[in-house]
Amino acid sequence: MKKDISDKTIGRLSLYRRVLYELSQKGVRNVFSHQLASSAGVTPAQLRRDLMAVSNIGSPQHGYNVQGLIESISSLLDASQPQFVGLVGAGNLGRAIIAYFAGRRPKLQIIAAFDRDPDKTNRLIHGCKCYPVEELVSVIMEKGITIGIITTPAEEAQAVAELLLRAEVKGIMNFAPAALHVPQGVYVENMDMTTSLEKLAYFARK
Amino acid sequence: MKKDISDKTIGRLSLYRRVLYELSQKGVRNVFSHQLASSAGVTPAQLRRDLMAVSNIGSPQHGYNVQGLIESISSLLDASQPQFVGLVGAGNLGRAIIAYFAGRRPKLQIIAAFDRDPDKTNRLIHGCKCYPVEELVSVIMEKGITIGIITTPAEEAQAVAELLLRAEVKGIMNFAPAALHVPQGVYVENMDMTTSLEKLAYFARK
DNA sequence: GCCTGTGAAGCTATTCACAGCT
DNA sequence: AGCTGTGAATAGCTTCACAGGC
Repeated sequence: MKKDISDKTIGRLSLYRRVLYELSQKGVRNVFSHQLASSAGVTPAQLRRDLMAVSNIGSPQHGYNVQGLIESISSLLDASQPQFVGLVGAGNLGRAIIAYFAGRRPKLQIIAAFDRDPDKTNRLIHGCKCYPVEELVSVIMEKGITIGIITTPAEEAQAVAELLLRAEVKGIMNFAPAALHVPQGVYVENMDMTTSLEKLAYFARK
Repeated sequence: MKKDISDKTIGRLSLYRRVLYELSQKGVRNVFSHQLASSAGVTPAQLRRDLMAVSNIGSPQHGYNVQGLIESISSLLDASQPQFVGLVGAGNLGRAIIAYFAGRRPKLQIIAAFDRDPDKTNRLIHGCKCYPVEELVSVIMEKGITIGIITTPAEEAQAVAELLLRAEVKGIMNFAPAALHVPQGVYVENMDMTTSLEKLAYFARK
């Protein structure tokens, strides 16, 4: 694609877009970098730097056009084809995440869940079918799923990741408190609540 | 306390400790930096650099003593007194998080939940009492809670954060897709699943 | 020989500061 | 005057590479 945009910049662009949606719904048509930056919790310089990645043109008089900027960011962030997501581990957390994303973005949907426990499989979870984990590779490949979410206990995370890799998943969101070993080219986003809470505890008393 | 340790280092120390616990349970007594680093998914140089913060002494022949290192990291990360956590927003995600942390660390427990919905309040959620949000400030102050977790919808997140600040909470883990505005000295850890998933989608097709 | 601890180098990310535009 | 876009400066983080120890 374009000239490499950093991880962090992509994350913030997603954030800016969300703020822009809110502004747009309030009827705001134009916004200055300092306003948008403050809503997003970043510095104006950071915002302008990030926007260089989407090279939308702001004007010194009116700032940025809200709708135009949403479209520019979207054309970078959104795929032309929908991207499908599979979730492994339909425990409390897994089910909550399915519910969280259910019916949000049509371009980015969790369309299959997997679990080892036969009590959980072959049922619908917030509209999403849960398959036995033995069918993981075949279901993921058939449905064209490219993103996996792991919400299993830590002990199983690496084994599940390997199944996902065998099914040629390209990105993994990992909620298990375990470091995943994956080959280059597969992107892993760790959502480690245990570590985050410990960090928080440390800085909260600092 | 000591001479400032960075955010990222603290997070990795928590990770190393977890890996060390596993090694310890397998009966491993000593470990070299390259082994521990590989289990944690970092480079050996990074690991050694991070360990400078706890200034434990490794020996060239035996590497690090597993138990000793766990203790050194713990004396940095753990408070002498238990630290209590309150969670606001007892929906699917909130309840899953309560379950996730239930009965893990005695020093770091979620001891109160809050919700606006009277159907959810005054009940136990995985052993944790749920109070009406009107009682938030008083309950948090009485119980000495210093860390808040926000699992409300985005629209309510800032208002909830302000209640938590009024109750003198020092750290907030924010699951709501909204940028929180807090005064200096309060530490916020954003766990923004929407942004993370969009990042993942971007890099998965890169 | 092979490890640790660490100064120094290299790299990435953020912020500054200002030219250019209206 | 006040904004954007961006080169240059700064700060922060990671990796290199090697001295020192057994």
